[in-house]
Amino acid sequence: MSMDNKINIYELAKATGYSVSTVSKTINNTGRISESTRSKILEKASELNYVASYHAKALSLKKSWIIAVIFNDNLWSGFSHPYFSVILENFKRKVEASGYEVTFINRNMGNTKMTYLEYCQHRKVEGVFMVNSYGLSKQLPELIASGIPIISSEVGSLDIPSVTSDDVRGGKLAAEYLIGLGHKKITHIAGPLYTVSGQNRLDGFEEVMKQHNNQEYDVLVADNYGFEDGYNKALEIIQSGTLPTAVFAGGDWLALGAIKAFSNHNIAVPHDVSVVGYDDLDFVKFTNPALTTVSQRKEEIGDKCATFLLDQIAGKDVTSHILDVELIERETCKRLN
Amino acid sequence: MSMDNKINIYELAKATGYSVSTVSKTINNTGRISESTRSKILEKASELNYVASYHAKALSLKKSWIIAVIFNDNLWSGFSHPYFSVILENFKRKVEASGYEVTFINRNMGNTKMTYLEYCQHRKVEGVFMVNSYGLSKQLPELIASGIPIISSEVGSLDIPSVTSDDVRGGKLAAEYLIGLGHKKITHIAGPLYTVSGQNRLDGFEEVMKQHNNQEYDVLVADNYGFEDGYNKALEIIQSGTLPTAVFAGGDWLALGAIKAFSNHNIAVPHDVSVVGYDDLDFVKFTNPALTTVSQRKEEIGDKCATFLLDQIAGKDVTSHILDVELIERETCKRLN
DNA sequence: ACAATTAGGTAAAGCGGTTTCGCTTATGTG
DNA sequence: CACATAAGCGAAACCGCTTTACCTAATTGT
Repeated sequence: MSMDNKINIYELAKATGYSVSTVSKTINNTGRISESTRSKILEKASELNYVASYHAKALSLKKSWIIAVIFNDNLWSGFSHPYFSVILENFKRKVEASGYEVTFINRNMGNTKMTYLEYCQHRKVEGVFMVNSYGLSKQLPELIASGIPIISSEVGSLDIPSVTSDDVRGGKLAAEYLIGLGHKKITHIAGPLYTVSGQNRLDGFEEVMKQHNNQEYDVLVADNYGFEDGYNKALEIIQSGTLPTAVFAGGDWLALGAIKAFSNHNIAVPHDVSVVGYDDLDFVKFTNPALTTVSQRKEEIGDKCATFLLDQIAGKDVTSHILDVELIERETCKRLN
Repeated sequence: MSMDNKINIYELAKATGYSVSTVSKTINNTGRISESTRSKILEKASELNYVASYHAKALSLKKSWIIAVIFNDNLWSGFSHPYFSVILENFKRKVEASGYEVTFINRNMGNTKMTYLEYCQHRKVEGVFMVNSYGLSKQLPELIASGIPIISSEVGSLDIPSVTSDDVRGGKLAAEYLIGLGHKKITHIAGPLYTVSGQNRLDGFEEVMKQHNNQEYDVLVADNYGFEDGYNKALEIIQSGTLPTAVFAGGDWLALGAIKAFSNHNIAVPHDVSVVGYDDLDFVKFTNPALTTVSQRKEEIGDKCATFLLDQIAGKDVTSHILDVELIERETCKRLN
């Protein structure tokens, strides 16, 4: 019952009267074993609670069944990040169903400082999933060059397959929606432009704006995607003297922060100003007013990342995929015309 | 540069001219090695990009540096659960700083069905963290009996050390707060009573209610902690005909659901009915009105769980700890007297 | 009836480390 | 100067599993 009476394959072999190789073969269903010896061995194995050593197995097979995820350590809040955690969760489910295990790249394992690549070599990681990488460690190029199967759920400057949302389209969607409601003066609180998504959403937004003539618009670039960043940018808007009729925020937290700032200055949403967010975080349907926002297919992103990483491990070539987005109409926008 | 030119300790030994044992000793800073050979070996090691094999090391040392977490698979939303993910994140940070790695117990590893205990034996897990266990797998008693170091962030019927919140106190706090505001008719939407936390919050609530004479109160037990569950229970309240002046929900999602139901029936919070939640999920400060709720020290729970698990691994005895809670006053409650 | 397969099983090497123990030298002591 | 001690290093066993290559006995084909 306790963990110390651990039986290994030698003792199991002895107990059954067969050789170690025979035992190994029957346990793993490989090689030719007669049904009678097979059942004898299996029975003894379960009787003695035999469970194989992962480490010995991995050493011998040179296979780890491990997929490492790079989940940006310092930025944001790790697991509790409402966007990435959903992606990660779906990714995990999928790879676990295929017998893999996910671990987080830990550059301090066994109290030894390691680079990403070193960690992967150390652990014989079979593939890596870059969930969110902005912060872009200097160690990434080296890791990528190593040729290890890799996938990302974010677009970036690095040349690796990814599955991402169509952020340009998302920017357009928001812009068109607002214009459709009759808004003539719209300001975009963009996410930081060193993130490709921030830049793309901005691009989409501006493209639509420029297509319409007498359309006034403005762009403010936030320092980051946080609540405070949105709050601060809205403050700037308020202090500038003239309010837009609508603001499109490049992220839901930005939107929420902006709404709070408005509310603190007695500017009502959507009565005085409309706002649309981006991401459709799980809880924004519960805010009051419920947030109108651009929704990404988070679950599908996680799922497809898993599929394509598994494909790579199986030796297949994979390419990047871009998923469509959708505008979810809720309560933070008002029709003007 | 690529992963295949992996050097092992034998080749490193040959390259340096020293024996394998000497190399091993200098790499691990063990045994007596002269400064000159030491530096020669280290230099060669980094020149050849030597990185030790985790699997060989683990096999030889019988040490895995792995801590497994049981994160209830089926219930809720995994990583994206706004309460448990915070605990887990803080736990992870702490154990990683100590050189450990966290993995999620995966009963399908390498496509072999395993029990919790078998997984732990397979991987030679050094400790396990039960984040949320309600769903109470039949496999848990066996795991606990194995004597492996274990800690839980939830109270339960199982006899293992835990660090949890003082839920009874939380229930009292909410009750006293509402009474202090002059509420005479309060209904409690309790979390499911098969969870110890649900039961405890209810107990605290009732104790206070009974201490006050002309205090009317009611209890509804929700099926689960979800938004819909709160919504449904509020519906029951509404349909019962007589509204309480306040409701205390045993979880923030319950509270949010209830508020939505009220709102849908033109019952304004806090104007017509006050509500207080439980958990202080990260985002409830952003809902409108911002939710008054009982706050648990999530970060500290995760952190302490890590500390106490590490302690157990180091052979120390540990006991359970109960952390204090706090009522966070925001905008969903109204004074009546 | 005899060669040719096939079924069933085993010995041993290999995976990549760690560690005990013993063997030389170098150093310290009286 | 003889001798005890310590410093520095290496041989080999061990951790627990897989797999190749080979062997024997039974089965098959003709």
